[in-house]
This record gives sequence, C-alpha cells and structure tokens, in this order.
Amino acid sequence: MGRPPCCDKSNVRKGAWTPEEDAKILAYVSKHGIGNWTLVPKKAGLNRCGKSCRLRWTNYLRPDLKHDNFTPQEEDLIVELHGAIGSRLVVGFLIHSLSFPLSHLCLDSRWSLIAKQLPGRTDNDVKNHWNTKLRKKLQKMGIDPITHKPMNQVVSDFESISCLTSIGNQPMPRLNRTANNSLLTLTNSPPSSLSPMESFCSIDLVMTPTLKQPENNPINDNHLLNVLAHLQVTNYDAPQPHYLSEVSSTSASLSSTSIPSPSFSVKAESGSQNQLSCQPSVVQVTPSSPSNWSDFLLGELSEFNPIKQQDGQDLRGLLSSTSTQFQMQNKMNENQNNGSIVGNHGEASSSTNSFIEIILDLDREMQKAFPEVLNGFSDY
DNA sequence: AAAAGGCTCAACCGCGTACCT
DNA sequence: TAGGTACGCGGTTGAGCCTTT
Repeated sequence: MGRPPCCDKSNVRKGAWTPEEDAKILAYVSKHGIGNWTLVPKKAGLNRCGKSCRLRWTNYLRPDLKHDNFTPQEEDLIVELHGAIGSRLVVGFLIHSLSFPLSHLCLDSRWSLIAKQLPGRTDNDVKNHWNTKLRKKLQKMGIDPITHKPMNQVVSDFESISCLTSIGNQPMPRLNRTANNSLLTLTNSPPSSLSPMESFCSIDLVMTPTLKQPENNPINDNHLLNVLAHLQVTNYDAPQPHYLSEVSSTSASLSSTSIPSPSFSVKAESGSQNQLSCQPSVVQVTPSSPSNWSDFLLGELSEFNPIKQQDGQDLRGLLSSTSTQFQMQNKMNENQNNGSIVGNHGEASSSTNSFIEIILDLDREMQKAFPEVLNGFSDY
C-alpha cells in the first residue's frame, strides 16, 4: 500500500554538489522543466535523493536567483517584514479564531513569506542572512530581534507581565538567559540572583502546555476564549518538566529536539477558504505589557491580510491604517477611559474580559456592516 | 607561519500537511 | 479508509573560509 519509495535512501550521495551534478540538473530541467522531483535523479542520471535535487535547484541553481550580497534596501525590508511577521502570529491567530472578520488569516511561513517580497532570494537565503547578520546587527543597536523593540522596553514589559501573571503562590515561569547569552532556560521561579536584564530572554514566549488545540477538531470559540483567558492571566499551569530544557539562543525559539514546537500555525486550506487547519502544539505568546495590547493588536490587524498575501502583493502596504484599526483603537481607548484595560498590575481579569469583549463587539459590528462578505468566515 | 576561534551558507533533518495508491 | 510517500517549511549542522592572536 502507498507509493513506492522515491530512492534508496541508504545508497544516495549526500553532501556538497559537484559542478557535474549541477550540470546534470540544469540540463534536465532546461529540457523537461520541473515536475516530479522523485523522477529527476533517475532521469538526470544522478545518485541523489529527489528531495536533495529539489533543494539544490530551488536554493542554488534556479536561474532567477541572485548570488550577490544583500543590498541595504533588501536588509531593511527583511527587518521590516520580520518585525511585522516574525513573532506575532499567535495573537493574530487568536483574533482570527474568535471570528474576527478582518483577520481570517493565511499565515504563510515566515521566511518564505519574506523571501517572496525579495525577488531572486530564497527563504534559505533570507533565513541565513537574518541569523548570521541582521539579528546581530539589531542586537548591537540595542533592539530585541524578536520583538523589534528596544531592549529596555522589552525588559520593562516582561517585568510588568511577570507581576500580572503570578497566580497565588504559582509564579509565572521565567525565561532566562545565561550570563554569556548562550542558552535560554525556562524556570518556574523567579531567579532572584539575576537582574532584569540578565533574566529576560527574548520574552516572546510564554509556554503554556495546557493550551493545546484538541487534535483534529475545528477551532472552537470556547476553546479560544479559554486560551485567551489563560494568556491573559488566569489558570496558568506550571510547565511540565520537559519545558525546563536548554534551548538554542540562535533563534530564540525553543529547540524542536527536546520540546514541542512553540509555534502555532494557522493556515486557510487551499480549496476551502472557511476551513482552518491547526497544528496542535504549544501556544506562542508575545507578552507585551497588557497596557500595550492595543498597540500590539493594532499591528496585527494591519499586518495580516491573507487575501493580499496570497496575491503576493507588497506586505508593507498592509502596515497602513485601516478603518477597523481605528475602531479597535477607539474601543481600546473607551475601555481604557473606563479603566477596564489593564494599566496597572493586578487588574488582569477585567482586562481579559475587555479584550475578548472588544474583539467580539467588533466582530459583531463588522458582521452587521458586511454580512455578505463575512458570513463565509463565521463557521469555524 | 600556524593554531585557534569565529563566521558563512549550502545542505541536511525532522515535522506537518497534502496527496497518492 | 488506511497506510504510505512527496512536498515545503523552519531549525540545525558542519565544511570551508576568514580573522585574530
């Protein structure tokens, strides 16, 4: 049953490609075009896995690729898009999952999305350039490469949310950076010996092992309300032991070898725009201080527009204001004036409710305003 | 001059989803 | 429908090159 294997994995060549092998692929592709990569090694006379051939072609041999250095303009764009896309997928997901109409997201993967905006560059190029150059450049400038905020603001944000998220005697786990910044750890008790600067890491993640989407179930509003409630403060469960793992700091994300992926990706499935596929895994949170939720959210609204992204249009255009953004701002302001948005530590519960209510209110308003457009997105 | 350490980037690995038999 | 691979992705690795001591 099933397909036959594409190649004898134990008997294929690995490692660097020779010019002769490159020439074979180029000759094959120029003659037959790209199609089924599993056939390419046999037909091109290569002792390689089809997957390896595909990678060589897409990352190196494609004639439209640039092989020169990244220009300052390209670097600026990568930083800009990384800031817009990079680490804020989850809140977009939450908004989306609460049926917020403008955010029926199609969250393409980060590097490929950025690479699409840079003609002649691959996702691998962009990823490598980010990891080796741009991330360090930002760090030298005192900017956190994950949140794209000044380091001191990230620290104060984290201090704020740390205060908020202690429940009874159960402190929020803390992400720590070792003295040489080489490792990140997640601990369940405040490391009193560390200064704020030492103890924060990329602050971007709060691991919440209880917040898994039920497998194979469509996203469900009740579940997501629970998620939001968890995120905002209540019922924070202690992390499981395996979360107390060392992780690489190179990407500030948790190592996939020892810990479940922290990403929570959401995609509109091709061919059925109303269906979401959800990879159940640990939720990734960007804990700006609660008082910054509105800023944070407004960013999300302008940044994630799946229709434009699918059309491959310039993502930077998405950063402009929208009427909904103003509505959100107004709603936030109203609630702030009413004292219901958390500005002070310890008002988390009302903040949670307000946050959810704001989203649902806006959702209802948008549904009223554009029923014919939005009805299709209310099913999940 | 050469040893050590750092850096770069092509290639690989593992995962989730799509698709095929 | 089940069981398998293909595909596409992000994360990681390691050989080769470069810089520093």
